[in-house]
Amino acid sequence: MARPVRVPPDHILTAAATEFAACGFAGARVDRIARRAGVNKAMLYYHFGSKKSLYREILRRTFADAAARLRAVSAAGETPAAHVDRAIAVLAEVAHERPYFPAIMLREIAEGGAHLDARTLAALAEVPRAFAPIVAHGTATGAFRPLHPFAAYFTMFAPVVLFIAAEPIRRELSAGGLLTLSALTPDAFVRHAQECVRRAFAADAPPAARRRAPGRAGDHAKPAVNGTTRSLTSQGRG
Amino acid sequence: MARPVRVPPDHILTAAATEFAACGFAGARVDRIARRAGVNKAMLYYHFGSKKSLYREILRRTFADAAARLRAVSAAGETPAAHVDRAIAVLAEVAHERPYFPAIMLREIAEGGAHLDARTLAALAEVPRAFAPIVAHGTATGAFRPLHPFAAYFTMFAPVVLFIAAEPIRRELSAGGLLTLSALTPDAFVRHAQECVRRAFAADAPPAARRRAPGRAGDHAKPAVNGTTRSLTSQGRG
DNA sequence: GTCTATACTTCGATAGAC
DNA sequence: GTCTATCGAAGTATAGAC
Repeated sequence: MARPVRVPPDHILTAAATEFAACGFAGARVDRIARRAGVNKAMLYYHFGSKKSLYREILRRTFADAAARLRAVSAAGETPAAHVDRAIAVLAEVAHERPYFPAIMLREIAEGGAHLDARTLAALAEVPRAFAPIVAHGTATGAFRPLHPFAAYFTMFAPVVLFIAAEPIRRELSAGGLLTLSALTPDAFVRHAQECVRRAFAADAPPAARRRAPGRAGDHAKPAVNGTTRSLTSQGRG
Repeated sequence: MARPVRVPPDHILTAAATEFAACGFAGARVDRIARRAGVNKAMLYYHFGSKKSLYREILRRTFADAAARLRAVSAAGETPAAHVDRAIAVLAEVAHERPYFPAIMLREIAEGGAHLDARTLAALAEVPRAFAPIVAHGTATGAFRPLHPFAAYFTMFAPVVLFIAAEPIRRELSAGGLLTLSALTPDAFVRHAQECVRRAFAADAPPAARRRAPGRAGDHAKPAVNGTTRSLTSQGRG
């Protein structure tokens, strides 16, 4: 616990994260980070050694935090659909608490992991891995249709993260009169995304149709009439 | 047509786009762009004036192309669901023909449009604007549930673009044994995304239930039994 | 541990010959 | 229009006093 090793001040990390998110790794300026954090530039090198290792430290912490929260979601023992709802909400929460998260994630994806070492890559991989159990549980119980876990991850992850990251440019666009976003708040979008993903993942037939299992506290009020089960989901195929 | 103004060689633009996509605006090196294009650095400044205006030129062309293709989709006169399918496919096509497109789009979103002038911002805005008619048509005819056009845009746009942009980092992750992507090709993902969005946008009740319109060549074989229409979509709301 | 001053490097941009 | 050579700015990193 009380390890005598120096603990680098967190406000340096958040200052750096903000700069990296706004400008990217190459565009970020060490001077600006130092000034934003209220410390001297030499201090920064004293603590972190280099711009690159500072960057990696931030990514590792950010990814680890997001993964931990997603793991907590899948351990909550609710319905798969509720887990997915929570997972989307959690990503939005993380983005709210750490506004640099979406931009950094997007940039690192675009970058192809160019600045990442093995440890940081491993931390990144934990995020989709944390989501996989939710999908596995959903398909195993028949609540979800068959889904590739990683494909499902991208489907729920991409819209929220991209939408939140796009807030600055949305502002710019509506300020210039180029786009009118009538009351589409981040919160409203999260609800939209949850609704979409819930519908996108839902199995064609209610679980009761797959096994003869008794209605285990699910909320499909009626034992679906045979022949109508595909009528909602198969439309528009042609 | 035959305007006497100099037409900058396209291969310079693609070389630059590749560099910008891989490294971002700040990370891109003019020397590398010149070498990749097989021209001299001074040539590059002769044609484009500065790194920044070269960048903007690329973005404008890329956005304009994507928007034009989306407009062509909505003009095709098929069902709204088919239009959405095509829109997703079109984004994947653009990404295939211009591999730099997804990364640049992501970066510019993360950047908040920092390097963009009014003209380039306008070109960017055309992309969601081109998608809006598809949604409007879908909700107007009752094929789609009520959707905010911009929210809908992000829902279909984000997964494909982000997935394709993430290909390099996926490679890195599976090479390091950190993630196993069993046969999830870009093509398979596009089909997954199409299926998801189709389900996500579909109206709760078939169009026939809203008006007493005759079954217009839709493929909902039976006139849904009352009381079961919401059983698939409302599950997991607790 | 903290700061100032500075060494070293890289890169965008241009001058000027052909 | 095209090239070589180079300038000057900006930025990462460090030396060394306190």
